[in-house]
Amino acid sequence: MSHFTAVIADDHAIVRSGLKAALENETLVDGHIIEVVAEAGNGLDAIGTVKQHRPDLLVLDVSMPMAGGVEVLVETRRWAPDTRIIVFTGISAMGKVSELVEAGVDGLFSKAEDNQGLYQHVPMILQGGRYISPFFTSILDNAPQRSALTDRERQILNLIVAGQSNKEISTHLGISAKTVDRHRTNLMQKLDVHSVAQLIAYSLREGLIDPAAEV
Amino acid sequence: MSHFTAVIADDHAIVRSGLKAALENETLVDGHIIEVVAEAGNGLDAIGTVKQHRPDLLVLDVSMPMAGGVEVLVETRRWAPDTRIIVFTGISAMGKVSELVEAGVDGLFSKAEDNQGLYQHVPMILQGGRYISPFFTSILDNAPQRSALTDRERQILNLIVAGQSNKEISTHLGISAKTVDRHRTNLMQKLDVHSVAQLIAYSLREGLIDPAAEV
DNA sequence: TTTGAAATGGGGGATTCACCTCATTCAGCA
DNA sequence: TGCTGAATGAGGTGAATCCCCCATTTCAAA
Repeated sequence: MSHFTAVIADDHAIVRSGLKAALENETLVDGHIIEVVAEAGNGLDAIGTVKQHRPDLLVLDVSMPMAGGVEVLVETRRWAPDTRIIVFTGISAMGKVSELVEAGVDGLFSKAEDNQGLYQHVPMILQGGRYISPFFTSILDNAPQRSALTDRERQILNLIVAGQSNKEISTHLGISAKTVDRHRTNLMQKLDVHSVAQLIAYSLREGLIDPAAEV
Repeated sequence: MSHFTAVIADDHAIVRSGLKAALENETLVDGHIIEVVAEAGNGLDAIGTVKQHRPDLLVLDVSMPMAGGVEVLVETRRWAPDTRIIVFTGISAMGKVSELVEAGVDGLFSKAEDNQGLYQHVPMILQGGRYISPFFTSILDNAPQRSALTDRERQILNLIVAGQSNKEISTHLGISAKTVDRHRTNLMQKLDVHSVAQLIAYSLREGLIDPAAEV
């Protein structure tokens, strides 16, 4: 029987309280005790809180104000390499799944899933294991090529979603409008869409781009 | 001291458990007791569950699969007129706020808010009161004209976001492509955007349209 | 009854998009 | 050392957008 500390980061207070209750529930197998020592409502707070508390466990949401889940994950790995990191996300960030796995997330759960998953797998994760919910494994298998966007393509996708025309993007990046056009064509081929509308809708729905990104 | 029944509808299990815990917490003022008799993970389930249980209180999320919060609200009003309805929503559905108020929601809370609001205002709502979080009142005051879209405009906005061209929309609705073009122009004027990209991004971000709507 | 908003549709024109082909540069890699 | 992928950019074409102009009909509110 051991005692673990945890930090929860989510921009919704009601989700934080739900996660806290689920984690601190005494019915965890093996008699583990988890204490939530701090909560954070945005990405920057989350990073600061992790640096301060260096918890055993960090529970993260992907989409948060100020800094996204991936950034918090990377920063946490730098400042608290022993902290186990699990991510809780909704369908709004499917495009981030492969990114999270590559960044070395220790656990990946869906918000739609039953809390049962937490009770079963968190102790194993705390002991060094890694768990990806079946909810996401199909995404990792089925669509590896879709998220294979280059940095430049992702950057231009952000500007397209921001509502900028090819000409505006070209002056913004200091390249020819024809090049932007080429990137746009490549993007639509890669993502298998046939109009700006579908491109934008798909990007926002799948969480492929960061709505608050600095471009 | 009275005993109330409640139904919770949200597509995220972790949110449901958080709400359930908050509602059933015994620290409610006036010694009220609330019992959560059922939960629903999508809009259709929510409607069925309400018809079956006719609870005193219905806690709703705006964005759910199968049927949105507004539809559930209207259906509930029809089948269980005495049920008090409170809506819990994130920033993703700001455009629905005025719609919810017009539909006669009894309580409106933000998911980002502290649970304190629940404890303070739910008993009052159960006794016939109505409460809109300050979080949303500014939206109602500042942007009344933006959401003043007509039914036809909203319908066409849905099809635009779905990626259909003017010609596709025209054949779909059995009207001229020129008329669709006119509606599109009106939409962009009303929403103060200058491209499809901005139109779509704005609509999705503000929750102005229903991503799962039947068109 | 008149006024106005909403929906319908046509003509026209400037601009932009979407998608071809073709070509160059440059970095990483077997 | 050649090869591949990424980024760059030109020329051209047909389609679609965006925004003016104009009009009619319907329907509800003043």
